[in-house]
Amino acid sequence: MTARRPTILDVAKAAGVSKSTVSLVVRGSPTVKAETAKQVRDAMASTGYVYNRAAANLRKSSVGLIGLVINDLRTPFITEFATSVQMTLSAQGYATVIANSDEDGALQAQRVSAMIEHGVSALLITPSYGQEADSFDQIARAGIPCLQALRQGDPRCDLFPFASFDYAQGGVLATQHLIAQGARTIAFVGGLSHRAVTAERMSGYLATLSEARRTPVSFVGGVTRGFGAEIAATICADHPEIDAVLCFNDQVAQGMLSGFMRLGRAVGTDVRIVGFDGMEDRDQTVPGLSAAFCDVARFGRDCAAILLDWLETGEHPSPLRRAPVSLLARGSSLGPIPEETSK
Amino acid sequence: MTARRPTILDVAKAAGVSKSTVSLVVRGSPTVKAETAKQVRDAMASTGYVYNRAAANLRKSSVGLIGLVINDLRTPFITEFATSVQMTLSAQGYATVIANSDEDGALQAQRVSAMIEHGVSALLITPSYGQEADSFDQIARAGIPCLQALRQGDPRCDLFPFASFDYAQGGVLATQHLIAQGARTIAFVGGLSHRAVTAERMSGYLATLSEARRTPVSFVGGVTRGFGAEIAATICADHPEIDAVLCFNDQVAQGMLSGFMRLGRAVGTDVRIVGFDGMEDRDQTVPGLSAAFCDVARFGRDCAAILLDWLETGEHPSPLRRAPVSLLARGSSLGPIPEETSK
DNA sequence: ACTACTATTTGGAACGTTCCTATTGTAATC
DNA sequence: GATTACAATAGGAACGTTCCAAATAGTAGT
Repeated sequence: MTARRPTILDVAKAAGVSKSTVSLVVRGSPTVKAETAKQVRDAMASTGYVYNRAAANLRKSSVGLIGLVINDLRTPFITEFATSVQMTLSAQGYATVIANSDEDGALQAQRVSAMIEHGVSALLITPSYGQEADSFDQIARAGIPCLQALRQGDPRCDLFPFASFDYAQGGVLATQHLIAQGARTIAFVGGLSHRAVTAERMSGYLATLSEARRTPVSFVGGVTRGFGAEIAATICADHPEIDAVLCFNDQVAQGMLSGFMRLGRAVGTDVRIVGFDGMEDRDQTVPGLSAAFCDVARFGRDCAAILLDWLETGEHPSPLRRAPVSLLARGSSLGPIPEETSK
Repeated sequence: MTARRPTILDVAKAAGVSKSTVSLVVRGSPTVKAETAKQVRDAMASTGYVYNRAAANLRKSSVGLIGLVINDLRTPFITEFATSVQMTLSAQGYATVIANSDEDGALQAQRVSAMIEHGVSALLITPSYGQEADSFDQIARAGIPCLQALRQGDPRCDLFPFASFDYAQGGVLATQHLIAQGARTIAFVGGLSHRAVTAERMSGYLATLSEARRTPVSFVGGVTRGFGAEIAATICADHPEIDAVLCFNDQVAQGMLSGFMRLGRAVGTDVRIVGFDGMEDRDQTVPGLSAAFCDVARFGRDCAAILLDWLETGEHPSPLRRAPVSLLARGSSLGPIPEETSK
């Protein structure tokens, strides 16, 4: 327990070579003779040697470690993104270290510090809301590449480029779709009023309605299934004229779907619903949930690629990137509930 | 870009003090005079100093860093667990670093290596299936505390204690509940046959049925909503006698709920469903989903506490811990569908 | 046998901290 | 005014690696 961990020197002594040779073996250098390498490896095994990366990092400049700081570990959208990023980086030989800021600006700053101090080569961050300036100042000071994804915590795009989805376009597509399906009064439900994501998703909706000379109705204030169910009840009670809803996300949409069904309104015929994100198992609700689809797995790969390119070429990427959003039309917005037997 | 990062020596020179003093300031020592400390801090700011933890770790033994290696970042159950662990550790002043093995034994070994080499003080791991022996040998070699959670990858409980839920008890509770609700033929649906978790969850079901002299029926082979929906169809077509199902997890249960509804069987009356985990928004399906409830947030806190205790006292924790599973009864298993006017 | 290579191995000198043991400055005590 | 005690600061030696220049061993050509 208290016994000092063996070092490269102990291994060298056991193998009867110099520390330099052991170091070369550790790093898999081709210059060391196969026979010698084997002896060294045996000595490592018998001494119980553990590589000390801290010591190595003291000399080496780069570590091949990339930090991923996410705002919430419980949102499927975010974890799907994180998984995609991590797997892409892993495939390119970079290790990913993930930290969760849990929507807390102070915690985020702390985790960013820790990562920088541990010597990450680059950062990918989905900023939390709050006093996140600290985090970015720190990153700027450290001078490492950092890409903001999905949310923009710091507007200095010359330092921290921003990648997200083209949510406004998604809003347009979804609203156009609902209009094409014959909807007359279309509401926007969900989101939090002070957040950029909400504004973006809603803007496409507003623009499209305005163009079609329709009056918008919105119910903002929540992002959960519960909120969706609640607003479904409100709509049934007070706004019977609403015959279509574009939801802020899939959760709200599913809540509305359940809520409408509970209250006896037929989703797909009486009222049409389109969600946002397209993360949920769409086919497993009755009816299937339509959505403005954000291909987050692909987005994750793209973000990882942008960061790696930046890291390897040293060239600053373009300050803004918007991934396209497409429309997935399912039963919840397509006339009568389709019989699933057709496919 | 190429400019060398400033070190404490640069700061010391700028502040007109010695490196030792700067080091003390960095670590917040109370022995240094307030005035001096301020000068040093100013110097740090003006030089753009970044603390080099790798260098510090070379001297210090402990780092206050705890590694969390999880098998899947996309399972809500796991991410909820990770969040809980992380927040508990954070509250105790430990930083958590998370890595995703994505159910890949080799990747897990790699991430475990990386964490050990980075000097984590302890590890908490939800092992992936596959050749995970490497990982544990490595941990044993490093001689750091390691707790296995939710899954047991290595049976050496004298080295790696194991904490999980009492799934068998959950199976018993759920099955007893279904019997008490008047179910006659109860099926078990979901899970993968070669996994311990499936066996455990099913064992409580089997034992209870055996005691009640009923014949078990099980449909194993999947853990998703899709699988649940599929089996719901199978049951409607070929096993009309089945009037209750205990599902491997909530996803399967929700799939079955949708599936049964789609096929016109009234969930809660014609057929009763109980899920497992209790993670989903239970009240937001119609009807609400009953479940054998695993309080994963609490479990995460407990795991973190076990690990911290081990770390701080040096005393090996008990090799096995099973957290209790309780029953949450909702509409899906409770007679007529509540909140719905019987028509 | 000697030279000119090449392949392999080697011993210091970093790297940026922390720890330990001085050293200095200041105030209190004799 | 000298001594003591204490607070504050300073300087050198680690820590375990990598990097570099240099040494050695081995091989082929003359």
